[in-house]
This record gives sequence, structure tokens and C-alpha cells, in this order.
Amino acid sequence: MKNITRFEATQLLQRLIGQDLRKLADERNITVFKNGKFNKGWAGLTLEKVLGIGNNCIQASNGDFWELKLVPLVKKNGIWKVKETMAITMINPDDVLEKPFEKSHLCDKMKKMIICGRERLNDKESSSKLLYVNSFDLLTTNFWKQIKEDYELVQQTIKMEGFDALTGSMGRYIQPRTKGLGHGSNTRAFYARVPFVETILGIREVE
DNA sequence: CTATGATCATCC
DNA sequence: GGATGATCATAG
Repeated sequence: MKNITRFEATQLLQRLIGQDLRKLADERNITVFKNGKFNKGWAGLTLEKVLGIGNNCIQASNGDFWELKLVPLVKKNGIWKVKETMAITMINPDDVLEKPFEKSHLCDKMKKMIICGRERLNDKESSSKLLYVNSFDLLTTNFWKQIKEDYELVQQTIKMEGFDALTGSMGRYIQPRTKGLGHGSNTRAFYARVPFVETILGIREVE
């Protein structure tokens, strides 16, 4: 597996803007549909394959950790809007309970990320151009204070009421919500709410 | 089974 | 029509 710095990755991705990710996925044998089922992560996996990196964050030679994220965009009244919230990382109750925000997995991932936006045309994903590429460093912004509060709310809730008391209605920028295999699993993950995703993508002004 | 890549489906 | 809960494919 090849190491690549965030800078190099950003350069590469920006050169891909305007390209159809569906074609890239086909060229690289990424499953999009299989037996009538949809692989929801296809576009993200395609980008990772194009960069030649593993299936999540990688460590570059200089010890620089970063995270790649991709969100679908839909055009509304002539402007691009984020279609979905963005899943960031799983919530491991024991881990969250013992770690302060600064040492959390959530904070780690948000410290250095590359966030991309792609065109989401229709259910068939007949074509999907890469639209935006931006980098985001949580600690260089003012968002970390609120996000730390969101994290601590989750922490407190698990502590006082238990893991099952978490609901997606909690959190201002980051919400705890179910994510997993489904069919009875009740695992959860941290998700970035839509307005926040639009801000870090760079398609919305900071409030 | 857990975590990765996320988006689908349903409820209000 | 947006927010919350449920789910898909794949790797290790």
C-alpha cells in the first residue's frame, strides 16, 4: 500500500474534478449494483482506489494522518446542497466514556480531513461527477468548542442513561445515530449534520 | 463480529 | 421535505 500525503492527495483529487466517478468505478471494478442491491459506499471506495490508499485513513511517511470523506450533492434552486449527513466514526461506549474529546477517535478524524462532494443525479447513479474537493482541519477553526460539547453530551448520556438512550436528535453539529449492519444491530456512529457538512465542504458561509 | 465506505427508508 | 432510524457491500 502506497503512502501519500494529504497535500498530494488533494492535488490529485482536484485534478479529478469534473470527471465521472461512475466510469472510474467501472474501470476499477468497484461494485455499484449487485443482484439488484446497491453498494452505498461505491463512490468513496472509488476515490480511495484512485488514490491508491487503503479502505480508511492512512498514515503517510511523515506521520500525517488524514481522513477522506465524500458526500452526495443535489442541485436546488441552482445551488448545490448536501443531500445527506456524513457518518464519521463508530461510537464505542467504553472508549467514549474514558476518553476526553481531545483524545477521542472523533477528534482524531476531524483534525485533518479531505472532504469531497459529488453529483448525485438519480437512483441509478447513471453519472456522478466529482464537484468539490476541500480540506478541513477542525482545530484551526472555531467549531471544536461546540463539537466538544456535542461529544460530551454523548459521553454524559451514556454515563447517566446508557448507550441505548442516545438518539439522533442530540448534538448541534455532531449527532449520535444508529449505524451498522441493521437487522437488529444497535450500534451507533457520530454523524455530521448537513449544515455543518456544507460549511466544511466550502459551499456555505460560516454562520 | 467490528469497522470501513456511506445512503436508503420511514416517520413526523 | 427534513430529521432520525435502518440498512447495503466489503475487509479483516
